Amino acid sequence: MNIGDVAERSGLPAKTIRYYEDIGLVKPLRSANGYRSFRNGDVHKLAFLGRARALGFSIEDCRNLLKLYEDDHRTSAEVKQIAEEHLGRIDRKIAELTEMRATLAHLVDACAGDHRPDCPILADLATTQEEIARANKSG
Amino acid sequence: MNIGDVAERSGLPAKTIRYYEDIGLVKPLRSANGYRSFRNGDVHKLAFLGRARALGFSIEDCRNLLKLYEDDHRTSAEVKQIAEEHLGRIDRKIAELTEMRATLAHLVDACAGDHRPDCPILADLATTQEEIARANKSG
DNA sequence: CCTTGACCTTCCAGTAAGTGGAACCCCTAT
DNA sequence: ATAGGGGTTCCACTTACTGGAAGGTCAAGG
Repeated sequence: MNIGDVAERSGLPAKTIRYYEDIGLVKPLRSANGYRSFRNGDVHKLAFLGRARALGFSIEDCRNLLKLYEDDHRTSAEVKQIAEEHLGRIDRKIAELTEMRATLAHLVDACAGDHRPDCPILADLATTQEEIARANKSG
Repeated sequence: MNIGDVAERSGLPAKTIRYYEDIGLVKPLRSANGYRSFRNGDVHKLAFLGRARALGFSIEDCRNLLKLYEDDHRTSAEVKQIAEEHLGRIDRKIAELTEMRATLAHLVDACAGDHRPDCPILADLATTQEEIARANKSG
């Protein structure tokens, strides 16, 4: 199968598939004319990668997951560990974003958004840590 | 003031400060010996940048916010628009991560995490869109 | 006077995961 | 013969830094 068909079936852009070959995630054969020739197993692998990437796994995680997937002697504990670590990273990221969101929403709420220059958003950004520390100490 | 002091006061690594000069966010003077010489205004600007970055604003957003900050004829509407767009991006990112998290948590939960090879996580990743479509059609 | 150590300088390379584009080859249909 | 729609390689660019090498500057101590 040529790369265009594989792209359609796997849902990945042809560019991405070439990139995945570059970094050794898939190893398609080559036809006489130099075109990549993908077997069903390659397409399956690429779909696997697409799904793992959609769940936010890093390429390195994907590489390891793929290795486990193809290893009959794997243990589910190994897979679960990768997934749990990733879950932890997601949770930390969500927490970080949620905190940003809260601060930002508060500031946006306080901003009139009119023609005047006064702006609590800029006022907050201009507040240095020193000033915050001073305010905390005195308040 | 030398870069080390500025780094300490602004909370930004010296490397980052040099990078910010590189991309034109700050323009410190130079001493006779070639060292960067920061004025109070530069330190203030860097603290502003650090705070904006901590809220997740992109460098380009920071550039624009800084411009508005220094523009007496700004309107708070301009600032608010940047902040609202950023808030939207944060919300979309949180939604994306939350969805990933739900799927992943479900899979992790279903995985025994023992010595056996059977693993619902891998099974899910190996599920192609075709198979999902087929399952949806038949189910 | 020399050295040591903590500063500072520039420049180059690498990170994650692709994406865009140029220049060029291949195959089929008209 | 040529037009189109594939495919190929290679290089550059993206974000926001970070690490490291090679070397200049300065104050203190022996």
